[in-house]
Amino acid sequence: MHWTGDGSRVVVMTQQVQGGFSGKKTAEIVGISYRQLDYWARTDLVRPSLVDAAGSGSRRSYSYQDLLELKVIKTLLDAGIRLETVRDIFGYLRNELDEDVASANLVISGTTSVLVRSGEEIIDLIQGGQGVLNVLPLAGVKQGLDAAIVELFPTVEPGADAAVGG
Amino acid sequence: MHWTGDGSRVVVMTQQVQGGFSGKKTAEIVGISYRQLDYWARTDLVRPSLVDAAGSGSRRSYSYQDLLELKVIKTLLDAGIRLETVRDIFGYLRNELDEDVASANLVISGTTSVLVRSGEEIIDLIQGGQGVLNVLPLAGVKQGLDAAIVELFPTVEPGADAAVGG
DNA sequence: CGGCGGAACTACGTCGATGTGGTTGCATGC
DNA sequence: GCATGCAACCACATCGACGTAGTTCCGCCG
Repeated sequence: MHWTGDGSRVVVMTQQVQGGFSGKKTAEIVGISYRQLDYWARTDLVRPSLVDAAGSGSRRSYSYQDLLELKVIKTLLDAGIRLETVRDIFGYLRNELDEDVASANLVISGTTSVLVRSGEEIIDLIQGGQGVLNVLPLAGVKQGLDAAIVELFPTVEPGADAAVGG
Repeated sequence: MHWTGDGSRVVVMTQQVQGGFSGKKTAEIVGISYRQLDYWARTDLVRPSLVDAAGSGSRRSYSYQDLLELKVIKTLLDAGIRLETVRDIFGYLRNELDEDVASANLVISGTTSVLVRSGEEIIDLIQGGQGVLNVLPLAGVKQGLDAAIVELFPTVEPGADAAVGG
């Protein structure tokens, strides 16, 4: 737990090292407005998986996985994809995002999405599908996220292994 | 030109064979609402290249190229891409769409877009770019468009060579 | 030449995705 | 334990992309 010995320093650490990012920091790191983050939480797109809001005055707490998901969403929005489509995609995808996302590509065709590794698979999909394929290399997303974390809040390690036992 | 001998039949042909599609038919073929077509014309996304509107009561006339462009746009919208992004893309792309579009892929990265043929080129783009790539095989778009034309209005040949001399 | 049909035009409403501004309410500093 | 700050909450306002309804006008037909 947290000892009362050190006081303030310990509190700061427990907030960040636990993997908990406040709403404001989350928005800052991901590169979206707080209003967007708030709206997305209320409309069930991305809820903070550590601590959800419980009325006025409470504080949301986002995990590193949440940040990754949010950054993917922001990247899709920057690519000009509608939020409604993003909602459909993540409804289907949320389960599989926990995997080792390091070197996979997120491929979206219409409302269905897949995780693909080899480039040749992607070519097959392009030949076969008659709609639009959206391809997003997740490695770049993770890199950008980690870079933003260490730049804005150097005190917290970006990886999931930052959750440390005392 | 058109002989008065046959009457109504001839008039119908002169409207369609010239390559001119009315607003209503265009919307029907492309699969969008007339209101969308109208809105897009007013806001300068796709204007009818044969005859533009000239006040109330006039008639727009769209070319086959226009239909192709509209169908590409509709496909992008169906893929969940925002109209604003489509606007940016076509601002840059309009010149190059006249080419033989049969077996090319439209690749969009952010706000810039390219026409690509080989699949390997696409893989290179995926490896290099750190954003989202939107890939659209134009052959399928043209196929779907032609199919819709012959299904809805069998009297007119879909290709650009349908413009026939007497 | 006067009615008629269809398509362009206009006005207004709507809906999603926020921005702005103000209010409430924990949680801590003092 | 009270003031204070920050963050969640709420009530609007906005803006793009249309939908709906009604009006205007051109072209044809009798």
